[in-house]
Amino acid sequence: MTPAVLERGRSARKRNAIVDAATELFLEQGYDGTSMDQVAARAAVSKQTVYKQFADKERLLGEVVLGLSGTVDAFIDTVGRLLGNPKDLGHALRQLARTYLRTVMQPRVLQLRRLLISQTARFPELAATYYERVPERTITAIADCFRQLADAGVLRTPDPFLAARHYAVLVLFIPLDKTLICGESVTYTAAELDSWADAGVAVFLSAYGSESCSA
Amino acid sequence: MTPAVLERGRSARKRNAIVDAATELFLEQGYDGTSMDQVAARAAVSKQTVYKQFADKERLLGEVVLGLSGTVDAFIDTVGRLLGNPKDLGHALRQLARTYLRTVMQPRVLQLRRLLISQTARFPELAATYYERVPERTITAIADCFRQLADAGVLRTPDPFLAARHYAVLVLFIPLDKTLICGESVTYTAAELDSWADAGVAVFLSAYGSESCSA
Amino acid sequence: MTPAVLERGRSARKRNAIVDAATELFLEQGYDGTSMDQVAARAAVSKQTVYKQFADKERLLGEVVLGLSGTVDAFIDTVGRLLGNPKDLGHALRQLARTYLRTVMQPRVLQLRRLLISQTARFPELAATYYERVPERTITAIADCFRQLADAGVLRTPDPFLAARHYAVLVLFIPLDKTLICGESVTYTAAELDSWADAGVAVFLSAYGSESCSA
Amino acid sequence: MTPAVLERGRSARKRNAIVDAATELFLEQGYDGTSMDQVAARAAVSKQTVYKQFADKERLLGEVVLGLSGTVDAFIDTVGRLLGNPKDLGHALRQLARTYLRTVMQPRVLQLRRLLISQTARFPELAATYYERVPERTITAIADCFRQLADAGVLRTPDPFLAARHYAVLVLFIPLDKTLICGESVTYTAAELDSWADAGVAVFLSAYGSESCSA
DNA sequence: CATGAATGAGAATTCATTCAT
DNA sequence: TATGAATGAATTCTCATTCAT
Repeated sequence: MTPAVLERGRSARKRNAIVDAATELFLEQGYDGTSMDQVAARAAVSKQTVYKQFADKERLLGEVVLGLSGTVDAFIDTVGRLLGNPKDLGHALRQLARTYLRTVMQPRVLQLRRLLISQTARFPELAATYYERVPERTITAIADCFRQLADAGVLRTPDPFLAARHYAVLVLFIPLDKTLICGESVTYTAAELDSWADAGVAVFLSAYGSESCSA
Repeated sequence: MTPAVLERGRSARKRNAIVDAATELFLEQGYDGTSMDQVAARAAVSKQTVYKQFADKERLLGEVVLGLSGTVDAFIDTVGRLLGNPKDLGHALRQLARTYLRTVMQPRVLQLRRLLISQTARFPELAATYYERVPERTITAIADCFRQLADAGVLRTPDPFLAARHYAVLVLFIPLDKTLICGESVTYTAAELDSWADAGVAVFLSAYGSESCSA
Repeated sequence: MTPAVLERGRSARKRNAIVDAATELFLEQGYDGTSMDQVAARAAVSKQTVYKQFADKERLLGEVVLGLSGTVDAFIDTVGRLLGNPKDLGHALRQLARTYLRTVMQPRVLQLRRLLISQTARFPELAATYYERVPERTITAIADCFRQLADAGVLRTPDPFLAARHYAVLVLFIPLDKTLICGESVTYTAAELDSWADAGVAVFLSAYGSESCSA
Repeated sequence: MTPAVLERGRSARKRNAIVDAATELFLEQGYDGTSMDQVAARAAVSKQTVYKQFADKERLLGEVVLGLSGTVDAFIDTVGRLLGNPKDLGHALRQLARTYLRTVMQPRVLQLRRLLISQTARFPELAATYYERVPERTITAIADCFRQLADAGVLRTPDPFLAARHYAVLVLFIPLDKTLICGESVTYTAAELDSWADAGVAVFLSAYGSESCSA
């Protein structure tokens, strides 16, 4: 390997270390609560290195949010897997709902939402970008499946996108809103979360299910 | 009037001025983004006066949030008025939903949510207090009405509290979540908000309405 | 006296102390070479006090330059006194020239010129303001006198302003330019300066003097 | 060619690139306003290379000033050409004056003067060296010509050096001083500059011209 | 030898809080 | 009691210079 490649490898490794450190710190302490000194210390690099890689704190935040946005992909796969031609729609929707809710209730996801919401006034585009890349994209994936299910006659809806949105709010926001505000001290057992998810799906099916499966 | 009474009156007026100033500033600029100097300047009092009335910034925030929690009362009255023995339940629920959503989408309410969420990690009890006093109390008021409606047979639900929660998430969170994250740049017309509210109510009635009124 | 007045007095005194300290430091060490810490220390006030009086370093510089611009007045008086109806024009012009040159060669004046020139790129308006208030105003005062002298027939010039400029460059810039660049290590005795001044006046009179006095 | 020679060639090229880069940056942004990082980046070399060629920033400045001092030679040639045995002395002096003034009013020359003046306190010898090599040497060249012209009887002066200085200040400093302080925003047309130059020469000839050519 | 990283300090500016008048 | 000043530390960011690879 040439030195340049070695260098690039080292640079990239340091860059990753910085992003990782900043991710942890921003999520834990917030943007204002985290100093660049802390980031450098946690990443075990000099402050100079931080500033050489990221022109300022704002751009570091951008990178952190970008990095965290990548984790949706796994869940979107799950959406396709569960809702692609399901034998038992109710079962599939409950399965998805439980996974969806658990995903969203992960501490890191909650902290990320708080981080973004706390900086909405300052960096609106950043938050908007996240919104499109993560929640909106998820809804779109669900809506796509709903459209096919509607075409297949197992779901009744003229507007799959709206249906997907109703599905999401029913499944997620009862616990999500509370924990978002009150903090992780408000804990739910897995069973409780599942119960919220199932209850949401039940309502959803009352409105959008074809008669046979709403039971 | 004695000087002491005069003093008390003047003190109280200053105290109010401080809380008002802090309220505006915290909502607009956030907690970290607001300095005690700014608060004192906007309230047109000296910093010492601020510190005499509020031991520290944290307690000032507490007072601000407390003050803002008072505004629910008006809406809770509306809940009782609209859902107390309604002629047309669907109409009443839509009416309420529209008011509910408009209330929650007011800039000040959105900013307050952001303020609390941004400080959840630091002041969890404060946020929890707010959650109980405002959203939870609203849900409870709705649930109380739902219970009566269920007893009257116009609503089918074994768990009015759960029904109220479903009502709330269906009506509010599609636009609320987006604007919370993306900021006020994402604007909705009154008609759009009404449409979201009505659509949520439709889903709600599919699940919880007695057959006659679900049309 | 009311406390407010006392306060204003104290504030003003501190403000003056800050400007004085900044003046010395800026002149001695330059703008970039002087830190706000140094200013505060030399003025024996806290940094906060400095920043409460002057929003930033730039504005402090502005105040310093403004303050230093006030010293022209004395010299302009001298211009009027010496050139107003002089018995011996050559003598008066030499007298003025000597004073002019000595004034301009004062260390503080030289340092001020250096300070401004070093910041021309960053604060062009500041330098321009100084130029108008000090050198230009001086030339104008001289030109005014020259106009009267021309009217009286003791000076021959269709353009008193141009004559004043020629007078100034002839009298000042041979030593001024050198010392400006080379620094105060290049020192002139009073006699040397007088000699430069007189020589400049001689050239001036060759061009602008009426025959009788050019000797 | 041996590798060593190749190396030397490459080194010299890099050295030049560094000096060129530093020249541009120092002139545009000043000494304090330019970082070694910027120099290295603009020269497209590593910082280490810069430090291998120039022990520190100060010495780099020295090299830059030295390099810029070389440009006088062309003008000094012009002096000799125009003032060596001129048919029409007035014409020759005006010709020279116009070229002289234009040369001195070039942005780079102005910036160089500002650069030196801003660092006079820190590096007095550097500025002094420049002063000798450029303005003083120019004056000397003019004085040399003046001596011959005086010997030839076309110029009347017991002190050609003094005459040369008077010539220089008359021709240059009216616009030079203003632009030096106020910045390049103060612009003169070529015609204006010529007019200042001519006016200066006219005064000069009143004092130093033999009668025949002073018209 | 040349690249990126590190050092170690210092700049401007701001803040919450406390004295002193 | 209330005002401006002071405190003392922290924050973001930059710089000249030196190691290590």
